[in-house]
Amino acid sequence: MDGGITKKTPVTSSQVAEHAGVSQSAVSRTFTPGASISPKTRAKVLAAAKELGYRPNAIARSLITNRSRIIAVVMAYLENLFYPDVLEELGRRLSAENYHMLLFTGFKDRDSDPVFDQLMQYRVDGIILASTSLSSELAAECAVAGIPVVLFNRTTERDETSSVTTRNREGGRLLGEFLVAGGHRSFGYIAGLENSSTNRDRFGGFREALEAHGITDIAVRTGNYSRLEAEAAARELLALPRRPEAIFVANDHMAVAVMDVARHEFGLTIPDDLSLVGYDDVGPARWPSYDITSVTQPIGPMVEATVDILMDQIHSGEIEPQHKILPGELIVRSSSRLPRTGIVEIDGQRVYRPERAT
Amino acid sequence: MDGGITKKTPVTSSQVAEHAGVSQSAVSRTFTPGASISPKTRAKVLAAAKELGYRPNAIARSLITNRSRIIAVVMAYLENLFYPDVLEELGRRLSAENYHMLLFTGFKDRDSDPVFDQLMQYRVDGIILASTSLSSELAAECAVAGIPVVLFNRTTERDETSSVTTRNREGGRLLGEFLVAGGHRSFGYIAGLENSSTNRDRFGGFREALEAHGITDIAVRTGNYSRLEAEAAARELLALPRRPEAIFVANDHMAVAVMDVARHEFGLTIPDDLSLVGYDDVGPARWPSYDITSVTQPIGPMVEATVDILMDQIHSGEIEPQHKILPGELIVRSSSRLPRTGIVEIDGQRVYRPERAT
DNA sequence: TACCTCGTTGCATACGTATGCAACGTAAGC
DNA sequence: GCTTACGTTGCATACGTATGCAACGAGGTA
Repeated sequence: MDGGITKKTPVTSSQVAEHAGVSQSAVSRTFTPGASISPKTRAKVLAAAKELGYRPNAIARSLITNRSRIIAVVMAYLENLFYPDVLEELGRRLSAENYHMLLFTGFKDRDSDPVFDQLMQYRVDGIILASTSLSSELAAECAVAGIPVVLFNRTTERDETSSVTTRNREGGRLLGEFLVAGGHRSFGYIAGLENSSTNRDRFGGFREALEAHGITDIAVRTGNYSRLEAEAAARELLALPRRPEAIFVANDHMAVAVMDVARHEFGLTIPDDLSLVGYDDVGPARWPSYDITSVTQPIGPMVEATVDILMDQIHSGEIEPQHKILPGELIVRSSSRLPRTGIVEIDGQRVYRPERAT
Repeated sequence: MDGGITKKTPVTSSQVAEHAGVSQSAVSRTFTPGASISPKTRAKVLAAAKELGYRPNAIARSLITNRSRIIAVVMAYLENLFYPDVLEELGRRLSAENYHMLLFTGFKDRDSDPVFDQLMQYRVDGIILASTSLSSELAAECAVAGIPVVLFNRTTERDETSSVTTRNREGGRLLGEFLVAGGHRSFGYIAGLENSSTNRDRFGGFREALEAHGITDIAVRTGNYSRLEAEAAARELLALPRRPEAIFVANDHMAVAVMDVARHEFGLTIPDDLSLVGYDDVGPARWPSYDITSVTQPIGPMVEATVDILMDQIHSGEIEPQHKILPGELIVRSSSRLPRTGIVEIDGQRVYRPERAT
């Protein structure tokens, strides 16, 4: 019995070298792909390494190579299932490239400055900003420091930072057309974070589509992408003297909450009394209890594009901003009255694709 | 225009030292709390650091201090909202202690060995294993290496690794008593991962409680904590010739799926045709569409205990296994027929607390 | 045999920071 | 004024790895 309180210092490359009867360089070369090393010594080193339980020290390696193989992922909140899904996919894709995630979450959105400070201290090779914004000073600082930054599912005013998004404006427009074609005549919108690009674009497209049909009156409340605030917004909207026939909720996470309020607090039947449409096509929207018509944001391709941009910029050293915009699809479900035309079935899902060319 | 392709090398402590007219040591001491440094030089250094945009290099610091201030968090999947919630709370608690999370997710549970290899290379100061298991060899290896490991929401056969759990057996027992007291006479159970301690304990307690009332016949199917598999399990259970009056689903994540299947595929009314109870008290269980009776797992206290154990072991160097077991509470909702006694209201929630002393 | 080539190896150094040690200056005590 | 004590400071070194450079040896050619 050793009491279990022992604390062994890790094996170093020098110890392996001595044990194998070679130089420390040889050990280093053994674990550096592409380095000049003969199969014979390589085998000796590997044997010694295995015997001693040696693992290269990634920290020490980073110090000399200036590459930490760490990507900072910043997600202020994970309440919306969309983001955990993204996180999981990021885990897969980044580990395939032999990169790792330093995750920053659980802070208030405005407190991103200390987070940024921490993240810079670890000399991360790249930064993914998912559910938070970044002041333009900080973005500039990253650019100067040569650290690639990708905004995930958001953009900045000027296009100075790389981003991956979907066609939010088009998605909003499509939802507008869909609801108009479905025969609705009064409309509501429950907004996400006021200053977020997704909210701005989705609403912009939605409003454009309605205006094209002469509709300019939209009852708007704000849910800030939070369940609780969306509930409050729904209560206000549904209590209006002239209740909207259709409501576009800026994302599914809030749409689920809105549907709960409509049904259980106002006793409404969906879609007879009220049509609801959302955005993201996230888990709960697909559950039969909700079954919400929604525009997809394809997580797989979005994450792939994000990682591609990062890898490209890391390897090339060029940090010219790149912008990837992926298409979305309007998935038709039972939460809204349906148009008579334009709905096609693809892969067992009903999709809205109106005829017109635009 | 500089073309935006510049790649500046970060400022070092030596550069700050030169700029401030002091030694590199002085700079280091300025950024090391508790080091011997006069207010005057400290001010000089801080001014120079600010001017140059200096940030201490955490990598280099780790190399010499043997402390990375990084905690590895291993969560194979995030599908169950319980885990994102945990992650967010971990973010808060760890950053308060000035630690950071290296997150490993998105891999198959059995592929944990390469994950472990990666994580060891970064010389993390601690490991939190949340939604994955760890082979006992690996646990032993950590113990030898002196790295604190805490199992979150799971335990191992022998108690050789620290853990934080809730009273799962008691929770299962309570749910059993609750359903029996509610007048149900036939029972089903939809299991989680077969080899997980939570599944074993919850079911063990449940069976004990039923046996105490002479009930030994429980229809069991396995959902492996996955929504899809839970749906399949529900279909089997609900299609039985003698359908159970009450089903205990091993966690809420699956219980939601089961309820969807019961209502939308079998046309059952909850709780008239079927009573459902779950575990975790996770988000969707609280939504009015589901409103599932469930036993809480208090995320805040659980995460707090986890971080406490880690900090204790990191600072003391002792890695004697510690086990923290927190209480849960049975929250009564509308997904099940209710017992006539034992339900009390606390903080606006209905809680089941039967009279008997045990 | 002499020369060149090329793959392999070790030596020495560098990465950016923390820290033991000795030297220094200042203030307190007599 | 001298001694002692103590708070500051800089020097030098160490952490574990990667890599340029020179040296070495084997194999091929003339």
